[in-house]
Amino acid sequence: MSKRDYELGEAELEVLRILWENGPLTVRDVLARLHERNRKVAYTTVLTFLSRLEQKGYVGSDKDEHAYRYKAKVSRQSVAKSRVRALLEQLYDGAAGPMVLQLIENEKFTDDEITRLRKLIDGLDG
Amino acid sequence: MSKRDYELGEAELEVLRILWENGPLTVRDVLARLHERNRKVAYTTVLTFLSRLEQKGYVGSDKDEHAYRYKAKVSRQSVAKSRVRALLEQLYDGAAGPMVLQLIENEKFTDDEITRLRKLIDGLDG
DNA sequence: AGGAATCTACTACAGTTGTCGTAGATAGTC
DNA sequence: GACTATCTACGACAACTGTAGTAGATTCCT
Repeated sequence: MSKRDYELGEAELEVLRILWENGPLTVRDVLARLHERNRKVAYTTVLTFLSRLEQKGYVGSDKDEHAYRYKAKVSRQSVAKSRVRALLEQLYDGAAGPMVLQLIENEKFTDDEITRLRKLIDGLDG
Repeated sequence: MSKRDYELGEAELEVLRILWENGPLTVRDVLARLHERNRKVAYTTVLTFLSRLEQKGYVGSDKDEHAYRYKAKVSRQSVAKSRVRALLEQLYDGAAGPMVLQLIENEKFTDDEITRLRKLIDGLDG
């Protein structure tokens, strides 16, 4: 188990997402955003999430006026990338091809995305 | 929280993968496969994993000769699909486009896969 | 039959995560 | 300055997960 690198729980990730979408926020701000999304949790619960995220290095905080203001220290992209990588290993034996194929078959895309996809693919070594 | 549907832990998923790759197996068989992969766990640990997977409905078992033989009851595809879906929601706001784009930019593909991708994309509504 | 090996059923325990409550420190109000 | 609203720090607790030991049942070997 040698420090199975601290993962992000679902609730923690949700909080992190809120920080990505809205700049640095206080505990109360995050609480408000969560309530908007019908996530009814207590103030101290949010505090716990933010504290743990900070301990894990995902967010940082600065004392601003009276309350601490938290902001993400890792980008959405980097988290997304490592998550996708893990999923790739766990369910596709690391082969990206099948995963993309599956995505294209099962999900919807806008015309715009399709155009960009085409361009990207035409740029590949194939 | 009304049964936050039981997820699969990493270790459990690894066992499930072994069942997907090799047919129905006994506890001892699974243990052997795990050891081959340098996953040193005890016999009873594997038993626990299989029992929990069964409780969660992911595998089924039949008494074969002396020992139970376990086999997956859900396909790799279905698990993969729901996992991808979750990831999509959690990190890409449900937008498959960006996720595919990211995959194409960061991962490697074989020529074959690229050809198939092109075909698939040309078949899209774009 | 008697002992050894194997299997399954239970129980246990620590670490992570989701959720809070309480209490002490701060700040704002009248 | 006293009262009230906020904040943060700690501690707690249950569920889930990874990991394993023990005990009782079953099977096998000689």
